[in-house]
Amino acid sequence: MNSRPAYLPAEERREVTVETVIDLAAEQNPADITTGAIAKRMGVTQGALFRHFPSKDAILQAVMEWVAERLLARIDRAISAAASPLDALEAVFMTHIDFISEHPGVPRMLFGELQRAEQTMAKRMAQTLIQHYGERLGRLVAEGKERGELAQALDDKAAVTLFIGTIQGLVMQSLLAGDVRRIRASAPGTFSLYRRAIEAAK
Amino acid sequence: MNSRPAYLPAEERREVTVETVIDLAAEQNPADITTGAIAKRMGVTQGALFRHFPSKDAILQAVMEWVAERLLARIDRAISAAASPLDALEAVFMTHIDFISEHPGVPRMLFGELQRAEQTMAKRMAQTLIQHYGERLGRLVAEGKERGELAQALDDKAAVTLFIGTIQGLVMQSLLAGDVRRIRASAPGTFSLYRRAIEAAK
DNA sequence: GGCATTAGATAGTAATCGATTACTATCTTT
DNA sequence: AAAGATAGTAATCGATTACTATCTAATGCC
Repeated sequence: MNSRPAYLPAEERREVTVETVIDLAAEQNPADITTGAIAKRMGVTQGALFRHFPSKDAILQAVMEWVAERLLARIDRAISAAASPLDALEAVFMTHIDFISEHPGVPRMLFGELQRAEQTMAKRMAQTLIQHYGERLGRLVAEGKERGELAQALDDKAAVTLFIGTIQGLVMQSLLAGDVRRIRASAPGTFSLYRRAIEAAK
Repeated sequence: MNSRPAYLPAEERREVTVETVIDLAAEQNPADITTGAIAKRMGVTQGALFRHFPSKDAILQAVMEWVAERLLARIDRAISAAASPLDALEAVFMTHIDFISEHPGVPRMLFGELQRAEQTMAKRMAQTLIQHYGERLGRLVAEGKERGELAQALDDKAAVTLFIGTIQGLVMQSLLAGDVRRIRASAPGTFSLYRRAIEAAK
């Protein structure tokens, strides 16, 4: 009769914690995810979390690290598998949408961190992630113009901003509908609009 | 020698409260704007707020009402002054950007309310605002297609989603740069990209 | 099989939040 | 000028928060 959960090695417990936070962020406002709520979902007491993390911000920091690693890795894979810059942009777009579909809490946490007033470590990591993401997009746009795939007059920065905004729009739509899975269905149509905006005239 | 502020009539005090919240939202995370912070900025004690509002949510509700009234009114004015649907879309876009420039806290509060888990009145009003906004955009897109200004194959919903996303992208960019005023400068370039996406082939 | 290590439980703390209360200052009306 | 109505203060409440000190028991190692 032991209701206590089996012990987990520290590294594994950290991993589970991060995934739990991302799960919770899909259901409630990331801003008011408490350490108590995280622990409860894990079947563990609240104080136990502080055996593995020195502070709440350290948890959020680990979440951002988790997101940055996985998202950028998948995006880089998509880019290198693509035949052309424009093809790569579409692959990145769909990869990102897939990632959001699997982890609906991620964009909410990212935006939530960016909203913060104080310069926490987690916020800094969120900024860095988006910066790296933007750099990759910028390179693809530049290459696309060199190859004549994209319009020569295209404003690189505007193209990157619009790319991110296009995804943001889909996220907001899913936030309004309360249905996250559906963005996968509307993603291709939305991207083809974006493509039309940046493509070279035929 | 009276350091106490002069009394304000109730209606005026409510108005000042709303504007104070919007001001604060431009500087800090809307999620952790406390009633104490609002009162402090107003030069009034925290308890005084509850003479005019029954709860904190009632304050946020008043803020959403304020936003909805002003934003939609300005947008309707922009639409009726436009010569064509495509012209109207551009006018709405720039009007919205102007509004955000004047009140940088607004998009943050809107997104913050949408993030909420509970169905507060303030959240419901935010949803209604965006819904009405989307309907106006949808009508413009439909008219634009009828008049041959926009591409016939255009997906109406995708066009609306991309419109909102385009603005969201600019907002996120300003959130990263920490410079809200600059979005006014980059707005025209970004909109011309959007226009390229929806315009009929020439 | 005994023992050090450590994950987790238990039971707190101090700070902060929204909200309420009793009281007071100001304004308005007649 | 008195009196009622309204606006605001100051203090405080209960709830919740992140975080911590101390105790218990499971785990791995020899």
